[in-house]
Amino acid sequence: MASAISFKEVTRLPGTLGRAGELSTPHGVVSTPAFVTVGTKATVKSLTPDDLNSYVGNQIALANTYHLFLQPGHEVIKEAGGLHSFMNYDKPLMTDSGGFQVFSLGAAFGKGVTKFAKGEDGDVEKEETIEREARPTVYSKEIAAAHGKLCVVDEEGVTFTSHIDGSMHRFTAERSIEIQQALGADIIVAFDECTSPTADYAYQKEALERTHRWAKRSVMAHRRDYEAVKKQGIYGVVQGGRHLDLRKESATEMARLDFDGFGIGGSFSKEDLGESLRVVNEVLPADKPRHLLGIGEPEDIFMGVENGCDTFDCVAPTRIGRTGTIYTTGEGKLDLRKATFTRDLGKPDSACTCYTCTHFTRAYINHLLKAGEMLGPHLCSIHNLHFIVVLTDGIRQSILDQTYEQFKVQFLSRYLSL
RNA sequence: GCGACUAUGGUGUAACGGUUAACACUGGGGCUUGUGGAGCCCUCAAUCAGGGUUCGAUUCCCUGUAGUCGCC
Repeated sequence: MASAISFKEVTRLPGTLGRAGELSTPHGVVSTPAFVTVGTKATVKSLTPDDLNSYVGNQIALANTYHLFLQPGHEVIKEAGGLHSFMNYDKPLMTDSGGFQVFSLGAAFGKGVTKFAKGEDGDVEKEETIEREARPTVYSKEIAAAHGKLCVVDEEGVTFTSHIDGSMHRFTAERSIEIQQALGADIIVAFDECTSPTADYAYQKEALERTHRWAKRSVMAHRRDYEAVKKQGIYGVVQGGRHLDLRKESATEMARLDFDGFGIGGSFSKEDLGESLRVVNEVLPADKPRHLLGIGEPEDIFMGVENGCDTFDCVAPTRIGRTGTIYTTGEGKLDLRKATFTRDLGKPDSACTCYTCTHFTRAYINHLLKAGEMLGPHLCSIHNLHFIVVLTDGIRQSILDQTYEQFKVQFLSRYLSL
């Protein structure tokens, strides 16, 4: 049966796993490498679809199953004609499975645990505490009640409480797929468990094998619905934490299943991100797309591309933008709230051609941010998304032009002010 | 003009006559990677002025100054 999506490698980055390609979806072709703008709740925060088209230029966006299931509910969106119609966006969309939120909004919520492990061993005692509490399977309902939240993983799925109103819900692989079919994105994602970077090897392995069983059930659940299969492709998610053997095992298993593409999820350390991705992408088939889940600082994108990743999503551009920090070409990340910009009449990023940078000064944005005006976060989000999308487009072009190395050196030396 | 009350960081408030004058906001610095218009960490910053009582005064007394309220 013809799949709803397909991928074609166009040009290989010599001597690496990197490539420029074309990802075909029912709502159009995505030229890769590409940055997927994050629109968790069926909106890229503060931007209209017209803003995205006019000011950002992204080719594809990502929404979230967990959030939309809780609010407004996938039935509402289905009745509205699906996500594209509901949010009036006609470009390719993907939905994340909700597996990550089990980790980020469940066990780890409010504990300051992120998917990125710190490079060095920090506060060991603290980490052990977090690990114990962040291991969903040891979470009893009593403990959960004491913490005011619930997140219990079992073989079939996850029982959790809403971070919005505390109501109890249950996700299984089949349920996640059912919800994602109702949402109707071009690309949906198999239900997975994202483990804490502080979890021990035994737990990571146990969770990984469970995720593999969920992956198989996810793809089977999706393939059963012929109508959905015509409209939606499905990605399997490689996990395995920071363990290369688990990563390789996971990639091998995912490659074996009938997926249209792959997500690479879970925790990494900044130091060995590249190696982890290489190990995974050496195993994943070259004729299918690979999406690096949740990672997308400028320097990370280079690392991901060189090691075979095609698409990236990351909340950073909008999250840091919302609180006033922008990417700049020559000064790295800049917090425009700082007093030093109060009278700075220069462009936010001197080298940028985005709407924000061609219309407003640092002083004005500094004022908006400090005054709590919503235009501030809006303008910074426009710039950051434009910045990262243009960067990714540039990476693609440099692969096509065989000038990747020069492009990378030039960009990073300016961005990191080396 | 008279009387009462008040006077503590930039702002608003704490502190039986007894360690280093506390808290919130603001200001400054930092963190943020399948979302978090949030949150957390660090930090600058004050006893209106001048006398007096006391071992010791933000605290009690006097004068001045300023403000608020009330009264001819």
